[in-house]
Amino acid sequence: MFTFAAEKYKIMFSKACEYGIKASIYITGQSLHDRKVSLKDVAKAIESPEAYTSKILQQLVRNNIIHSDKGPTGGFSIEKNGFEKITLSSIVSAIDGNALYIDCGLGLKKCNEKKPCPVHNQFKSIRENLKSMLETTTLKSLAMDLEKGLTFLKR
Amino acid sequence: MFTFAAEKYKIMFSKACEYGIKASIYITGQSLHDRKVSLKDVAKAIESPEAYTSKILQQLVRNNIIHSDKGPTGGFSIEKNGFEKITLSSIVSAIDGNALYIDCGLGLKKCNEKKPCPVHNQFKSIRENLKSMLETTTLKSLAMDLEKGLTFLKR
DNA sequence: ATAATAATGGACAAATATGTCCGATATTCA
DNA sequence: TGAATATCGGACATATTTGTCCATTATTAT
Ligand code: FES
Ligand code: FES
Repeated sequence: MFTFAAEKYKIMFSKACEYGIKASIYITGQSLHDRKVSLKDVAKAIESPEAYTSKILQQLVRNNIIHSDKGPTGGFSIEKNGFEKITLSSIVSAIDGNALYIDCGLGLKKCNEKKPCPVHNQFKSIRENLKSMLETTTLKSLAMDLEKGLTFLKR
Repeated sequence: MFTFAAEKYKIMFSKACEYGIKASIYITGQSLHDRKVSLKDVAKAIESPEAYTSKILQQLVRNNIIHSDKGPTGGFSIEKNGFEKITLSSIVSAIDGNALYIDCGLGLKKCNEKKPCPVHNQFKSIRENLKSMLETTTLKSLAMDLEKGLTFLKR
């Protein structure tokens, strides 16, 4: 029989983006203690495939979200003054792009007030909630909850 | 260079689900006037690939969301008394499954209050909004807006 | 200088989602 | 009964996303 995405379609974020978010939170937590972390550390902390994670971290580096140093003593880190500025939104845009902000929920060319798709109004409010949530949630706050043991990166 | 989903990752719904929603709205509109529609009609109305759309309609038939008749004078339709009962939620579950309702936003095994992922609390509220929107939006209301020319299935 | 270490970048491979083709099945009507 | 019509279902094809491999580059310490 023909099988659908059914029972497994990934909403919201791509897998790459999920890894990106988790990695960023982990790196932030370590950077709070001035510790650089290696790719291996990250992959272990978030239970992600190492090589794939490498690609994602590179992408975050290119977007100036995280910092990297080569060689022994090298690794990934986040500038102390970036913590409070970096939001989930930055990470999502860097990895999944901003389809979330501009695309139509039903796949029409772009979301368009003038010629709205059938679910436009319903979507608009959800999307705005999501957008503002992403824009106001900082890496620092997420990393601190994690350190307090309130949240978990793996399970 | 390695390229990411970036700039095109599809949030919320799979393409199949988008087609399913649009098709259902179109069929509802026609059923309001007691008109059955053929696969060809549907594909034209929502600008979707015909054969793929066929699979999606079959899936909706299997889930008792739409009705189909074979042979000449056949086609797809929706029972009149189903209009107000069928919500976006039924369609989404039929095609994309209910990952939306139970999965973790960061890909942990399942969303879990006891061991929440770092974005659990932020997600929970968004997800509840989305869920209730999907559960309260009926095909009938969407089809009626469409008929009034307030919304569009293609653009 | 050289060896060891860690990120980088390109090419490749596997998995999943999307899309196509075509014969089989059921129904209508002449 | 038989031809025409429309959905159904299986196999196949393509595209995208996810994941892997390995050689290169930069940095550190010996
Ligand atoms: S037009 Fe579809 S979401 Fe705005
Ligand atoms: S545990 Fe991740 S969303 Fe609930």
